[in-house]
Amino acid sequence: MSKTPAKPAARPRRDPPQGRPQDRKPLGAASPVSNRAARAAERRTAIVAAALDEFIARGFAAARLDDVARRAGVAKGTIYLHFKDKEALFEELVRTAIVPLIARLAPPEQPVGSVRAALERFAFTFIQEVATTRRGDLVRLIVAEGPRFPAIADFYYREVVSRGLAVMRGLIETGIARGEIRLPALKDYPQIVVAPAMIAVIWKSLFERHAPLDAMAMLRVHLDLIFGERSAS
Amino acid sequence: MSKTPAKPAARPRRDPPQGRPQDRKPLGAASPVSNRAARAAERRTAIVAAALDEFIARGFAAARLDDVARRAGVAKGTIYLHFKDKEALFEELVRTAIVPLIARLAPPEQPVGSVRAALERFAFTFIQEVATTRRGDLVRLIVAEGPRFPAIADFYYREVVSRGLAVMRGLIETGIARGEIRLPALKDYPQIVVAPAMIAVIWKSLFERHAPLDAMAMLRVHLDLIFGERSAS
DNA sequence: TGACAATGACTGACTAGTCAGTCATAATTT
DNA sequence: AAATTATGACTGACTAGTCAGTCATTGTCA
Repeated sequence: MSKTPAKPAARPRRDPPQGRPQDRKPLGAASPVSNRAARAAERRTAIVAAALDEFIARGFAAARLDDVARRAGVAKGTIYLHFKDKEALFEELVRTAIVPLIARLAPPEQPVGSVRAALERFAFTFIQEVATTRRGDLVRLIVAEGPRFPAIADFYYREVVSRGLAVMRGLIETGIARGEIRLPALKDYPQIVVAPAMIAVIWKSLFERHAPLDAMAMLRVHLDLIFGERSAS
Repeated sequence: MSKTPAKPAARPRRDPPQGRPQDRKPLGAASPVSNRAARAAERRTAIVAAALDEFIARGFAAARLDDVARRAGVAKGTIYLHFKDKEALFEELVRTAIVPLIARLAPPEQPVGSVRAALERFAFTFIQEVATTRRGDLVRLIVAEGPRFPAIADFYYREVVSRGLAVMRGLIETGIARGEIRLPALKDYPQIVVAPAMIAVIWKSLFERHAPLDAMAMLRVHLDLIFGERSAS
């Protein structure tokens, strides 16, 4: 429709000419990386990163694999060397992106200082690493597409939600045992402790424009609610 | 692929034969309704209802207008007599579906009994009318598609979020003035009061299968948190 | 070490299918 | 009969997924 008839003739190779990845360089653009497997892994990573952006921006159905490929500086066919189909890419993507989230979400079960301090630290980390970043959009993406991808909802529940809530419940129990937390019933609904943090994530991506939200301040007030009036700054 | 070659020949008309609207009857299937405008309005309503189901089930991009038409017991062209395009249908749909939500969300600013009782009633209504119903899925749909449809996010913020939060803030202030609520800072973040209810909505549609949630019990514990230990049953 | 062969990662034009939106035709109402 | 409203076959734009072909890299042998 535009280029050569059907014969690729002399197709230029490697980075320099090529399709120019104007959107995102294929990661180790500078590193030489002679090893083949390493290059392949690099491309895979680039594809996943590009797909994350596209899926977040457009949602699963509307995301175009052509765009993912362009963004990753890769031909469309390459995507299919690494992933069975669009759906597999999506699921893998969520898995990949969530792993680092898990690490963040698992603070020491037995806090060093007060439980309140531990939760405050947790809240701070959460705001910094999730609510403010693209990871937050990922959470929204899961909420959005979850019902259509049970596998993803399952995975997310198993790996993030149930674990996170278990840790939270542990912290609450410690808080109750130490007399920091008044309401024993709270341990039955750790969701209550996490709820405002989730709201912050959603708020950021939907309403920040209309009414900016000081998430950390909100979470502090919420902690005041749980632990009683102010304690540390 | 199944019917007549390409010539409509003798195309049967009206309800009886037709595509049989097995999914959803066009509303007043029995009522005579001679008036034309009324019939049109009825169809419009049927289209909106069908579209709500489809958009909730598949999301905006993946929803097919053919399916919407079939579900509404209407030909595809008819949709275009009422809506400019798919997007207009979607936006109108959200508007239409949200109006009744607003009514629900506006309890008396000055509660008759205690503020706690008012909030408990509110929570109960919310669980009954939103978290448990398709309206809850609508909320999820808005969260999902909001970023791609600023007009919808705007509308939702204006009509539901800001109003709802204003009412909530009013209640909180009353609670503070009456000494029911200890923490004055709570009035700055009415989101905190609503957060668990939102979580309940999301939980229901994502994780109910894995771990059923007694939303009302959770909201009661949350109220205990706000008002201090138990008060009324 | 240098030449040559084998490999398989990568490419992108192409196919097959989908679906939003159109419009000539038909039904219904006035 | 004219005007209005509804229909659904059709079109054209678009995209997931394929595959024959290319060539940088790796392995092998003299």
